[in-house]
Amino acid sequence: MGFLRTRFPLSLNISFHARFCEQIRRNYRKSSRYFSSGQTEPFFVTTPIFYVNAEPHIGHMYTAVIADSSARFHRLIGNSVTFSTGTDEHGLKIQQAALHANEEPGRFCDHVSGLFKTAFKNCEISYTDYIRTTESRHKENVHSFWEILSEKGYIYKGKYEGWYCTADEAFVAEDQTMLVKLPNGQEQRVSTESNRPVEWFSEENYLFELSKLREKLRHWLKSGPVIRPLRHYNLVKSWLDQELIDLSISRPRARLSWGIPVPGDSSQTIYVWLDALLNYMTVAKHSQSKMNIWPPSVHVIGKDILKFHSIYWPAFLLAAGLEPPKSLLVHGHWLVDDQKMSKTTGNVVSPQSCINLVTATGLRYFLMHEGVPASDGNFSMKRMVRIANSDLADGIGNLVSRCCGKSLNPLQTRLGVSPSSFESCGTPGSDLLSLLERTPDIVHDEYQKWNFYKGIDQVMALVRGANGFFQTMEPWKLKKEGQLDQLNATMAVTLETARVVGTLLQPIVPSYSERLLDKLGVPQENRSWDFARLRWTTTETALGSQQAVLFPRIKFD
RNA sequence: GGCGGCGUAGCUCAGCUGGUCAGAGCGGGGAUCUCAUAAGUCCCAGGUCGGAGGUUCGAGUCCUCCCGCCGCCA
Repeated sequence: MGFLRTRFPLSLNISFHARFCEQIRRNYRKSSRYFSSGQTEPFFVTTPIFYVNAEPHIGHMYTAVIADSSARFHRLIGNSVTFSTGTDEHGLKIQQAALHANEEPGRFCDHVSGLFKTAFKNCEISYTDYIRTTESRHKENVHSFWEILSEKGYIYKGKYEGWYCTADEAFVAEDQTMLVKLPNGQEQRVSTESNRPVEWFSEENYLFELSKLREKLRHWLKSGPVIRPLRHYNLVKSWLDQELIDLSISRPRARLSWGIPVPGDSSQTIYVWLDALLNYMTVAKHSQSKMNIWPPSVHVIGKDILKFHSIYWPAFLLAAGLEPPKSLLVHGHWLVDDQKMSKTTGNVVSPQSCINLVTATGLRYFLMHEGVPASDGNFSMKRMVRIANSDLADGIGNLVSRCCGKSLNPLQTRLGVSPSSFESCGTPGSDLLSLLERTPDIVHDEYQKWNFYKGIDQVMALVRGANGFFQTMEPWKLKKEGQLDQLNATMAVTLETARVVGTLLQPIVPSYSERLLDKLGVPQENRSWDFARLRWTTTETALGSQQAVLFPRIKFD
């Protein structure tokens, strides 16, 4: 039976395709730390879309918080941000999970996708586009893209034989399988990688000529720091040292009906990873932004899906004549009390259980404080509480409380600062000034390099400096002794430091920073990165009337 | 088996482009203060920088071998 090529009418997407082919110069180095020139750039950051076969866990949230912190940071520096996340809703496992729940797949997906949305909301994830692969805009895009690949000759029909893992939804090379003995003495062949059973399959599929794209992929890899951290770059580089095997990109509908049909051949369903990866393009096509946001600036992904994002996805795009993503940020996984998180072990951490204990603020802070992109993290409820208490309640919260209490600040105002404010405080003042002047640039650079944990370290060093300064100046004594000029200078300097701290921490802990800046009476228009540094002013600002406790200490045993 | 990454104080990390043979935070111990979210501040203890060689005036930092952990390929 031959492969019947069915021509579809020209799509409205053709004109979009033409725009896509426009080259955009790559710029991996920002020309300026501060966008005083007013130049706005598009910044398109994505998470992967999450499979709805299970509820969200801490790992999903980590990805989302990294992307969110990055998106917020880029908004603060004046960029036009597109931030997409969402859910991947096609595939055999979804089909099976829905059946098991005695639900129609669509309803099942509505439910679980809703759980993800709620989790993102509760964790203050400020995406601009939430996409679901069951949406018609996405299906249309997938159809359109298939047509492009087909027209360019990258798709052919062939017989695919090999070991297939239903659980992983993937074909597995024989040498990547092994025979294991079951408890009942029978032998079972399983995937070496996932230890899940494989079966021999022989069926007709559509195949994608991945083998033709190795050189183009290598070129993309060399074009810049497209994969961070470096160890993952090296891994992909080694993958591209070998021949690439053509990729099966469809499944017979007889066994996979929950998905997007192949255009012109309803007996086949499009392979879920082609479907899923195109979500990024669907978002771009339907972007409200007035700028051309393609290609994506960065895909934030977990290391487990590196191959899909570093080989298949760019290959699809290159085959279609489109530009691949500018970069991938690959982060590690979270262990839980030194053990791998898994349903089998029963130690899956739900974000909601964390939020219930430490709030979204505490959870985000912990993830960004402890998350080192190049390595796996180790989650512990105890440690999360400790860190949140130490920095958010004690370090910063208490500092603000010291300054905003009526005892030392009866008029409830924040005075302006000038060079003489620091000078009149002697060495402690000049030490703090030095730290205050250095910190914003360091934090900017670390945030830019995705080292949020280092940026946070620097902010906390500033906080400790401010507490030390306050302790040295002893304003409660200055008040008693009637040294009002020095008292006012001390309060103004400390409150200005707190203002800078609040501004710098917006990407990490947005609502906490908002409360802090509200308390300090900072107008909304004064919260961009331009204000994330010391500013001389004579303006006296009224403090907010809100309660001064920014983050109540959490009791935990 | 081959290749790559990692191993620094109890924990998390910085330093890693050779130059006070080592720092920070948390935790621990002690002191002090009471403006303050029982917070703050000061002091102290904790280190064979995985091990052994080598290069060098000098190595946590460079080279070799070995040990352990993780990953990829076979």
